[in-house]
Amino acid sequence: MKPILETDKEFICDIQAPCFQMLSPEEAELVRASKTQVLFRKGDNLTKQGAFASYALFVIKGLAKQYIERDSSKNYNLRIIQPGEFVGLSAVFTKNTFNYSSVAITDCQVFLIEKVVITEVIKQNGEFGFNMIRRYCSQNANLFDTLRTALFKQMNGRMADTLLYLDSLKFQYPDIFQLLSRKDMADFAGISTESAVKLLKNFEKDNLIELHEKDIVLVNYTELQEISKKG
Amino acid sequence: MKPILETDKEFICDIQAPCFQMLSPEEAELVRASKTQVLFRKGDNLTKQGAFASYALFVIKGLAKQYIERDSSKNYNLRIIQPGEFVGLSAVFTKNTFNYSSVAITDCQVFLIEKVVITEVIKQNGEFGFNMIRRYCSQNANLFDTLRTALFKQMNGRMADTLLYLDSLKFQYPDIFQLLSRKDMADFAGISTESAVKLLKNFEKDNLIELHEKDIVLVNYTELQEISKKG
DNA sequence: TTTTAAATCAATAAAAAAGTTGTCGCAGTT
DNA sequence: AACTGCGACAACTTTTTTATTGATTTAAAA
Repeated sequence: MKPILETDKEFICDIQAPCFQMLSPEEAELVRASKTQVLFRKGDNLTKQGAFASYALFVIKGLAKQYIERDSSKNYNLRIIQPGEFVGLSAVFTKNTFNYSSVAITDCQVFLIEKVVITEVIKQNGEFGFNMIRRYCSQNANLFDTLRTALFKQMNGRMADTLLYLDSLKFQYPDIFQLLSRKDMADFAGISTESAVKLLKNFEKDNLIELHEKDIVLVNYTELQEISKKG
Repeated sequence: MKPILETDKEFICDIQAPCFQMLSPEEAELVRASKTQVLFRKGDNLTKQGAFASYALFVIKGLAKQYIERDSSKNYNLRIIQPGEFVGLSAVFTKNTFNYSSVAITDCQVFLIEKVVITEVIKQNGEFGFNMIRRYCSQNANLFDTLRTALFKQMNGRMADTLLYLDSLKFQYPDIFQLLSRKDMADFAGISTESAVKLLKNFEKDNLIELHEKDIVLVNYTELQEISKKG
């Protein structure tokens, strides 16, 4: 049986992403030799919270959402993972297991790179390492914002944050809202689905947003930012 | 934040499964120390075809289906994974990646055991190793049957095989059929969903089976076995 | 070539999941 | 004690997914 997933037309793809451009030919070869490509279908887990992690993932194409799992069926959505981003870096550098789950919200073309290889390349190439750390830090910075929201704000503020965050992706991914259910929105805001539904209706009533089927258009940014700030 | 998934009441569970009973206290400790428990929710992937595998999985509780992926949205179901079974052994012994996907069809309580640990224990404990190989072989033997079906039989025979296989699990897991969709059945038989639907109706008409909602009751085993043999 | 096996397509029906809304109750605040 | 914020539940509607059926096309086998 011939290898299957790797043979899709669009799938043959080298490591062209900007973050790999700074590698020397030998380093690039190291990565290329050890990497694996996987097509995650919409709904597939890229990472599973608690599972052993011997590799990091680099998303070539497609969108995923990253979340932490609580008791059964309760999640907290952290962020949308975009093409060009790494998933599971912390698993490479520190812990041996993924500390969050992530799931493809569209089909995703993904590289898997074993952590020994990443470690090797970082040690050889300081610039690449610096870049890696920068990425990791910026993910962390966002985590702090998320934490702040989760700890201190209440429904309106949380939902405003969620809307502003997702809207910031809309330029690049116009259908971002269509890809998310009300439960997803609720899980981003950390509130119940029902509350999310009601809040969105309220926001619409107050002319802060417009709801078009699943799509959401932000109308009054200033006010939403205000709500976000007030909490 | 405290560890979450690991704290469910039912989830605290030691390695009581028969296949670990033959380990010496030290060996058991080795496994216990390195293992991780993960709760896979219904629909989560336990393994993803093509992904790096640094561990094997041991299912404590719950059912999963194992399948190979073809082009997008076409799968071929191989088997139902039951509690007490290992998943991904071949990844441990030979390949560095999973050569099939698997997905939980009910919530699944699973151990992950790193392959270095399994290797270590096998080297120390011949009986355990023998048992492991036995399991691996029996999985393989089934694979040959599956292959034979896939290569040589046509619709009726394939569906008969599928029915006989699934029915053989029914004593232990009475709701096995309810857990599977017609597409799943089709993917087991390696035929289109529509063909599966029609075939099942035909079988019902011929008094080989009874369809009760999603449940299927085999009526005429002899004839089904005959159909399976004829192909 | 004719027959047969089975996938694909299209249309529809049925079932399941997602979304919506109102009501209630609880736990903190004021 | 009254108020606020928000989750939980129940009833209901809408949307999406799954199942079913017949007609058509393709491909292989006889």
